[in-house]
Formats: sequence, structure tokens, C-alpha cells
Amino acid sequence: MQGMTTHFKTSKALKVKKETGENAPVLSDDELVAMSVRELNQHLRGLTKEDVVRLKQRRRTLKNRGYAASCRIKRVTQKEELERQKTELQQEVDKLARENASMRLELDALRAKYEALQCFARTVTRGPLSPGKVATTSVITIVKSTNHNNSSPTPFSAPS
Amino acid sequence: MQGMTTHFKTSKALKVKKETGENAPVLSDDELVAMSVRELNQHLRGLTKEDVVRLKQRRRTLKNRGYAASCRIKRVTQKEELERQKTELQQEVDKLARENASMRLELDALRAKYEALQCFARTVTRGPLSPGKVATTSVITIVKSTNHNNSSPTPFSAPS
DNA sequence: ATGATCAGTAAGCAT
DNA sequence: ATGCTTACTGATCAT
Repeated sequence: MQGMTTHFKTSKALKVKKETGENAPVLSDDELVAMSVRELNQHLRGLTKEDVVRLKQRRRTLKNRGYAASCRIKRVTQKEELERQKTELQQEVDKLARENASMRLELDALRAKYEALQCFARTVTRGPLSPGKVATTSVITIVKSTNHNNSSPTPFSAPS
Repeated sequence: MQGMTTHFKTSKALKVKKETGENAPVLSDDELVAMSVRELNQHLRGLTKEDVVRLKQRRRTLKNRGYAASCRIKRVTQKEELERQKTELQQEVDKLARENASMRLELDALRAKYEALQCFARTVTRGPLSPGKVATTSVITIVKSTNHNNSSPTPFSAPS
């Protein structure tokens, strides 16, 4: 963006025109480059073979200038796109990792609850083996960790 | 990589040498560009001011050629690096997604098992409601708190 | 002075 | 012919 001072390429173009003669509305770079082949041929009437070649070459050069610019724009665009996708993926990784961690906690908690209940169940079912044991009082105390939105506030209760 | 046919830049270099005179081992581009400033000054002995300027300019140009090449290499390297990281992240996303899915299955399965066991436990504890039933009292207390090391020291105790 | 980067140029490839 | 991409160049900025 700083090298814009280099635009003396235009001077060369002007020189070509001078050599050509006195074409009042001397073709500007923009005009020349935007011209169709048909239009170009019309402007080529009555020009030296040399000048025809020169004008066509100038047109080619101007076109190339544009192509080079497109090429650079495309390059940075693609790079930005890559970086965008990278960011997107990183966010997805983070999200999945969080889900993963919370599920792991939930799973561990549930496993603990399950095992506790399993022990209890065994106690109860096996309990009757004790002969005259009548008064069966079970007190289960589960101290659990970070119970976010634990669905079951009352996993199970069975009073009397 | 195909434009290597363009290396007639060397011809210009040779031309400069010719103008300089008959320096037998006319400096090659590689030599000139690799030369230190001290070495360069030695080769500058007995040259026209013009030639000195020309030689220094050639050196600068050769250096620039190298800088431009480094610049291009750096550009493609960075692009490859970006793509590499992208691939890496994509793989991580896949891995996490798989873990996630399998954990979800495990969680669902365990939930089902838990509920089944819960029903069973209720049946058993409530079962005694039948005929000659003795007082069966189960008190289950669940205390939820921010207890990190979830290693439940005593998940549950059931004193008969 | 040296190194890096930009825009412009020509060469070369492909369509 | 047209468009794209590359290497090279000079200009320019920064160190």
C-alpha cells in the first residue's frame, strides 16, 4: 500500500501515445484494459504495425497488473479463511471438552450412586438372613460432590 | 518452479562485468552475494566510481532476490503450518465427539440400570407391607455439597 | 547496511 | 486471447 509512488508506469503509457501521434482522447489505462477486443480493433485503425504491437502489449501488461492484484487478494483471503476455520475448530474443541468433562463428572456421580444403591439393595435382600432380626433400620448417607442440575433431587426414598 | 528459464538475469550480471574490464575470475552472483563488506571493498580497488556504484547495486539486487525468495518460502511455510494445525484440530474434534457419544451411551445405560435397581429396591423395602410385617424403616439422607474429591469415603453405611 | 514486504512486470502454464 | 501463478525487481519501511 505504500509503494503507490511507483505509478510512473503511466508515464511509459503516455510516451507510447505520444509516439502514436495526436489521438486527442489518448486511451487511459482504465479504458484500454476495460475494452473488448472488437473495440480495441477499432482503435487500432491506421496505426503502424509497430504501434499495434505496442498497444496490444500495453493492454496485456495492464491486464497482468490486474491479475497480479487479484492473485494477492485471493492469497490473503484464503489465509484469512484458514485462520477463521482454525478459530472455529478451536471453539468446537473447547465446547466438546467442556461437555466431556461435565459428562464425566455426571457419570462418576451416577456410578457412585448406583454402587451405593447396590450395596443397600444387597443389605436389604440379604438382611433377612439374620434370624430374629426384626427392626431393620437403614440409614444411608451419601455425601456427594458438585451436583449441578442433578435431575434426581430425591434419588429414592422409601420411608416405612 | 517452472520459471527457472528466466535466469538470464545472469546475463545482465555478465554484461556489467564486461564493462568493468577483464577481471579474470569475474565475480559470480553467488560469490558477490556471499561476500562480506570488507571482502567487497577489496574487490572494489581500482574501479571507476561508476563501476563501484554498479557493482554495489548488483549486490543489492542479488540480496533482494534472496530476500524475495525467503519471503515466498515463509509464506508457503506459514500456510502449510495453518493447514497442519487445522487438520490437527479437526482430528481432536473427531476424537472428542467420539468420546462424547460413547459416554452419552454409557450414561444412558447406567441411568437405565440405576432406575431398574431403584424400582427393585423400592419393591424390596416396600414389600414387607404384606402380611405379618415387621417395622422396616429406611431412612435415606442425601447431602449435596461442593465436595470435590468425590472419593466417597463412606458412600453409605447400613447399620442393621 | 540489511532484511522484509509490496506492487508491478514478464514468463510460463493452462484453458 | 485470457487468466493465474511465479520469480525477479525496485521502492519503501524498519532495524
